Amino acid sequence: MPRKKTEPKLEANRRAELLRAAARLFVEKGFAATTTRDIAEAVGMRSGSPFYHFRSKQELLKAAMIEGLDAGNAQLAAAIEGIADPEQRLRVLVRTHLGTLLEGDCRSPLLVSETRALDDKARTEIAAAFDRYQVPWQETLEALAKSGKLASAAPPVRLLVFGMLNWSSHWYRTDGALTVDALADAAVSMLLNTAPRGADS
Amino acid sequence: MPRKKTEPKLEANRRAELLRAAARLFVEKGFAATTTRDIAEAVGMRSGSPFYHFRSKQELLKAAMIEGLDAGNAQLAAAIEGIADPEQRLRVLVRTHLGTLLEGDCRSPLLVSETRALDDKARTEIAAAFDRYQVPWQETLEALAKSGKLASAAPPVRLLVFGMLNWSSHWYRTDGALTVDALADAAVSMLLNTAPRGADS
DNA sequence: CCTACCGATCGGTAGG
DNA sequence: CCTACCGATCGGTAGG
Repeated sequence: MPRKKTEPKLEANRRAELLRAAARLFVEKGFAATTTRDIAEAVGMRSGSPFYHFRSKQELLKAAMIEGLDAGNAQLAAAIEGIADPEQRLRVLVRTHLGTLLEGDCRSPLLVSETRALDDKARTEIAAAFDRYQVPWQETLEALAKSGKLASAAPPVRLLVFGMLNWSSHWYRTDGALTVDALADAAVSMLLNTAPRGADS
Repeated sequence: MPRKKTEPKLEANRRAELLRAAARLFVEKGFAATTTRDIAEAVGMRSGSPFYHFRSKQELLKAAMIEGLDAGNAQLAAAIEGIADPEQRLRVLVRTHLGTLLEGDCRSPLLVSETRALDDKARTEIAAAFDRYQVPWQETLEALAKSGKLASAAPPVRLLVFGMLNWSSHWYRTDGALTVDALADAAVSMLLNTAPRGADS
């Protein structure tokens, strides 16, 4: 019995390829400046073909964001698994998050600003994915506040922390002198207001 | 002697109006998603008329960014004039900057991400305007580090601070419970790792 | 600064 | 998933 012409597994792969290409291009050029033709070309398709997998360009953004955030969330969970000390947990969260932002190829958390192109329903679903992503952060910040290493873990603190980290995508250069490790260290030091680790070696 | 039909002063006003409208729309909808027709309509012009004042849409973004940043810079200078204590200076810088971002109608610092639509020459000029804007910040951070209130004033610290503040434009709601004053306070407290001011009243 | 317009591009679709 | 295509929109310009 010969193989069927279209294997279901391949179709799922094509979908995932489209999502990765879309996420990367949306981050690089922005949602509005990225054409569906750009995305098609990035995965070797013709201009109309992405619409076989996704109903619209918006749908592509929505799926890229939600699936990217949940994947990042799984990475966070795996990274802090078994780490009890809150300061160490924070270090790992920060380093993992910066890795996703600066070294990954999906970088979904950076697409928040592009959700303005979506309707309310999509934005609500994306907000829920963001909420899930923030859970381990809030827990860690509260533990640090309880142990006195952080002055406050009130709601704006978490958001300020994300800002501090996410904004680095606007200025960080992979080819510069500052490594991602050193940046993670600088961020944690700023938060806890302690000397950066490199300072005493 | 009757008035001339076109007064030179009015023409400069129209240019300024276009810049303000462009900056606001670019922040709200993004550069690519904002049409020159949107901008024209916002100031009561017809679709082709903005091109009487600016050569291209890119030119409009460039001018909005540079003039906006320099105006913001002048505001910062005026606000910290005569304040000697570095902690107080930081408080004023943060509050003034957040005012520009969240309460102003130009909000130019938020347009960094849109400069990807410009050519290298324009980006270089905008980078210079950003450098000017950052001078008072770096001086203040260094003074704080010298007095021991801040663990480090190394270059990434300033950038992390800007990230912390600028990112708030993605989540801050003018109609929420958190005032800009309280947000400024939370940010300064996080930086110095001291209890927020509201905590002891 | 307006009128009238152009060429190019874009998201999306029909039909296979 | 491709071919062929459409309607709409957009940045920009000529001429006044």
